Amino acid sequence: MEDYTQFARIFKALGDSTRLKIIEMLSCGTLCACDILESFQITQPTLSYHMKILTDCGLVNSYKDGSWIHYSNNTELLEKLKIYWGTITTEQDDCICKSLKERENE
Amino acid sequence: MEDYTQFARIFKALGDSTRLKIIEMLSCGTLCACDILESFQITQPTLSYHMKILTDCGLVNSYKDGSWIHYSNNTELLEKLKIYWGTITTEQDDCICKSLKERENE
DNA sequence: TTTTTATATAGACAAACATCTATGTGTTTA
DNA sequence: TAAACACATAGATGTTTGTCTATATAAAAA
Repeated sequence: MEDYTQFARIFKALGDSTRLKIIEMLSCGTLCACDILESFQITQPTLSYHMKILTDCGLVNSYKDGSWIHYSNNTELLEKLKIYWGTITTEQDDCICKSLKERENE
Repeated sequence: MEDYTQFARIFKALGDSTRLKIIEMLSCGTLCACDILESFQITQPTLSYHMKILTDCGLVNSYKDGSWIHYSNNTELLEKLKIYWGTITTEQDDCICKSLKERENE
């Protein structure tokens, strides 16, 4: 499973307090960029930059409605991430470092 | 709840494929730095740098045993993160953007 | 005690990041 | 059609990041 890069990219996207707050806000439902912008002390291009990062990694979906863009969390990916998180936070039998452990017993 | 910064810091720590892989490896149990190092194509100081980031944000615990340092995941924090993840991936009644939604209905 | 082993720290450096201002694009409203 | 609005893009800039080499520290082994 070579998903390191993909998941690392997602975590990196979440590793900025502005973007994390946006994900929290979107957990309540769809919002347009202008609504999100009001909650922050950043300029419109900066928000645009953050939204691009969030949509590019798949965390956030968007659809255009006239000149508005509506953003919402990609619940499917969030669920996938929850499952992944479960696998890396629980001891696994077929874990990556099994070989290391076996070597210890030699 | 002003945990944005703390959680963002944790996600940032996970937002690097090397560190994410380390967390995966540690999900199998305790490992020392030298064992971890063997799985990567990085130098020892670079690993030391990554381990510092992981321990500083609380994701990883360490204890010294002679000249070895043993690392393990901080399961308590991982669990806390799982709970936090649940709250931001589920629609909440008392969510941050409630005021925004109310304004929509005016 | 000298050498080796395990890890940390300092300093350098290129690449990536977060932010801004200025401007472009497309849509809606007057 | 002209003006206003919503958002994106370009370019600049200071900061942070991930990596390295060289060196320090501290413990273990010879």
